[in-house]
Amino acid sequence: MVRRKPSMGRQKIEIKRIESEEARQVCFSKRRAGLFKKAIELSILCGAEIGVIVFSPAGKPFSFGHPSVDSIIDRFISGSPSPTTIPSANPRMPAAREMMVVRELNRQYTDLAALLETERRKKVVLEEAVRVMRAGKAVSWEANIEELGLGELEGLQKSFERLRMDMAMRADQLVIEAAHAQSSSMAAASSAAPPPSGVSLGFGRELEGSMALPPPTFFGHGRGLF
Amino acid sequence: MVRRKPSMGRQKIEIKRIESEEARQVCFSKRRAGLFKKAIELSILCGAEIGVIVFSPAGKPFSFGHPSVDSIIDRFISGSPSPTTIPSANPRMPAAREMMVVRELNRQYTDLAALLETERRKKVVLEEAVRVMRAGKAVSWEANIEELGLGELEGLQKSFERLRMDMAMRADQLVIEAAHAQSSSMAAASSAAPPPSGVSLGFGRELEGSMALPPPTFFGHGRGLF
DNA sequence: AACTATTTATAAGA
DNA sequence: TTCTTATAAATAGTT
Repeated sequence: MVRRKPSMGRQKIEIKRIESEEARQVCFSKRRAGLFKKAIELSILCGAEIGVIVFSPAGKPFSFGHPSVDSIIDRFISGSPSPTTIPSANPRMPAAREMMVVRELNRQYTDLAALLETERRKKVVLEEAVRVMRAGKAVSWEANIEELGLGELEGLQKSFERLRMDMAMRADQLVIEAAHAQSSSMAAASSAAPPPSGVSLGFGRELEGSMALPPPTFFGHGRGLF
Repeated sequence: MVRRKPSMGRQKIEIKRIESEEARQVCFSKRRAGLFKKAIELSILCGAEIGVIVFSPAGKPFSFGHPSVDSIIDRFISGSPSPTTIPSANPRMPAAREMMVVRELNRQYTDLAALLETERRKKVVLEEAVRVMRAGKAVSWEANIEELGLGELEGLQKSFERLRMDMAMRADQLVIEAAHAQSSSMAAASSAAPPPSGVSLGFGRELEGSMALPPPTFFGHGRGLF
């Protein structure tokens, strides 16, 4: 019985623009996640301050920052020689007050969205716990270990892992993309947390997609509000 | 000739601050290079605009940007100079746009808050279910899941890992295996010889030099907007 | 800085 | 988008 490879596995690729629009999008999602994860690990492992900003080919902004993107940008700008005043920036400057209001609202929104995501994750964990407990008709976990399916246990564990990552990420300013008109996706992440102490985290890959946020709308110049 | 392992190879590490100053520095250098490489690949493969700023634990700044860090920062903090404009708003009337943004944010905030409430309510039901099923109090479940702190969650997760291993070991009665089968089969001889003759693009360490910023100076003009 | 043994990240495919 | 699988890459611990 010749079991044929069910997959050709990862193939080597040349580092050049991916022509296929679809493939490019898929690759972008995966690598963006990978990049953020690496950034997070670096900041934790080495205590480095990092800021990463990515604009998808479609123009959606994604960012990650520890302690926060803003602080990183501030530090970078104030430390960089900038001969001319922001040249390519806005010719006009909207009332500072308005900007602050927008910013504040955006922050609240972001915090709420993050909270929601965490709550949802917790719910998933609870659901699985119920399922597992029923399966084992258990009263005591330890006494019924053998009756639990390996797969079930793993699933439960996986949920815990996600929850943990989620919580860990709240310690930073991880994050996401701004809203957009055509697509219905919008996501947000955490805001700075009181105890930015040593956290070990991974990366929540579905942070954005899994969030069936409120009705998609534009808030047009979504980017840059964080 | 039986070549004995000259190295224990890469070891798995926990993602937490590296205590050894030296090890931390080495790790920083390696991972910083890796992070920049990933960023470069992402920008090329997907045509994404990316900006990465890293401050070493010693405070030295490193950055990478495509097209440039400055342009990325600009784009990020100034909103969207992109073609995406609110169709229903007259771009010539900034004030109107700002107002719409505010209104939209308010609406989304409200929606989100409502959603959060709903989710919480559902969760409460699940919690109750768990509580009931747990008739004869089990291990650490008494703690309300949502009350768990990061540390506790981690401990819980470890328990699961141990639990899982126990199960795997007493496989006598259980049909195990499908779980993970990735660690054993990798003897596959590498196809031909992927000459380590360098990266396809040549992005590597040599970039390092150009990525490092010149000695920090300052100009504190903040970001002008916020 | 080099060198491996491993751990990770992913390209493909479903 | 998510999950799986096989393989390419990144990198921890050594020298």
